[in-house]
Amino acid sequence: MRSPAELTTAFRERGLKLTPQRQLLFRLLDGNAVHPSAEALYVKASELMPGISLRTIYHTLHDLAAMGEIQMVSVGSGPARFDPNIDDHHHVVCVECGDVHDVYVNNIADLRVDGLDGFQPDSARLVFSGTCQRCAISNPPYKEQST
Amino acid sequence: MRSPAELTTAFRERGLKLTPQRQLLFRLLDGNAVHPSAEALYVKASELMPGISLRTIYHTLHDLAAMGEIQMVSVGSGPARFDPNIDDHHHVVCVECGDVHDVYVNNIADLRVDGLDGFQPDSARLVFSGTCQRCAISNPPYKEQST
DNA sequence: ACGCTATTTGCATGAGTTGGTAACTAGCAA
DNA sequence: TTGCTAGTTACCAACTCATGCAAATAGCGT
Repeated sequence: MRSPAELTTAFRERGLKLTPQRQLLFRLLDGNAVHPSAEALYVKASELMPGISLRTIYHTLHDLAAMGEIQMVSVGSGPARFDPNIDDHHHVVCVECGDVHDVYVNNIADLRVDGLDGFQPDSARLVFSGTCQRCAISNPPYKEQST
Repeated sequence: MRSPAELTTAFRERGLKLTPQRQLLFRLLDGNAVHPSAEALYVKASELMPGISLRTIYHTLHDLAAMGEIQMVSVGSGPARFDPNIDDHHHVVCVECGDVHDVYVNNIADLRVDGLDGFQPDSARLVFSGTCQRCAISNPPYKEQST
């Protein structure tokens, strides 16, 4: 995603207005690496701008996605997550806490894919599941839990 | 997934009963490579057993998944798909018609993954998007559509 | 055949998201 | 500053996909 300042210009060029609500969303998403859901952004936004509506959050996220500024990420279950990182990257999801991190895989093209049967793939989504460092520490796999 | 006959035994061993509804589901899933949704299975099942409830479909699919006989597949949008193929494999989705095919990728372990940041991945789901052969023929990419 | 218990089913509910309308607000160009 | 127009909000409805609940039903071991 471009910077809030650049988005200001980009929105105006598209004939879209620069409302405080949108500017707030720009700021909340700028450099945000936690892959928030619409609801999570709504909670954050409400703290800073009481009265902002969830409808507006969805609307602005949709606009940003349509402009290619953010990416909608489905991680299998739960609400959609939004990612301002639009680099060619993939995701790893913590099975304990549900956190999503960006990962970079540079040799996907080297994969040997069998069974395509005439299928022409043109993109790939790769989602790793595992345990994040924090959860690995608080839930050591080979140690009994202290209840 | 094991054969319907073997599932009969497996269910009984678990103290689960062998109802006609479940047997029907076994048959509908046996060798099924189209990755049906619960709803799609419900439609098929209703033709053969009018009155069967969608609730039962969900319940049985859940049981089969819990026993490791089938796999639930999320393809990003739309309902979950169910796959009786429990080999280590991945999927390719047609962006035109939504069909899902199984593909086999044998060198996933060779992927170079950056940015893990302490994350310990233990599995990977890979979903390719592209165009299936049928849709490629009916919608040729470099040819104008006849409206 | 009996009876315990799993199962089925309809109905209701839930999460997540989108849609419609209407009234009020506010950006921004002239 | 004015005015056109887009945006926000509230309220509500709808929608998809999935699950919880309770009463009725039916396996299946005995």
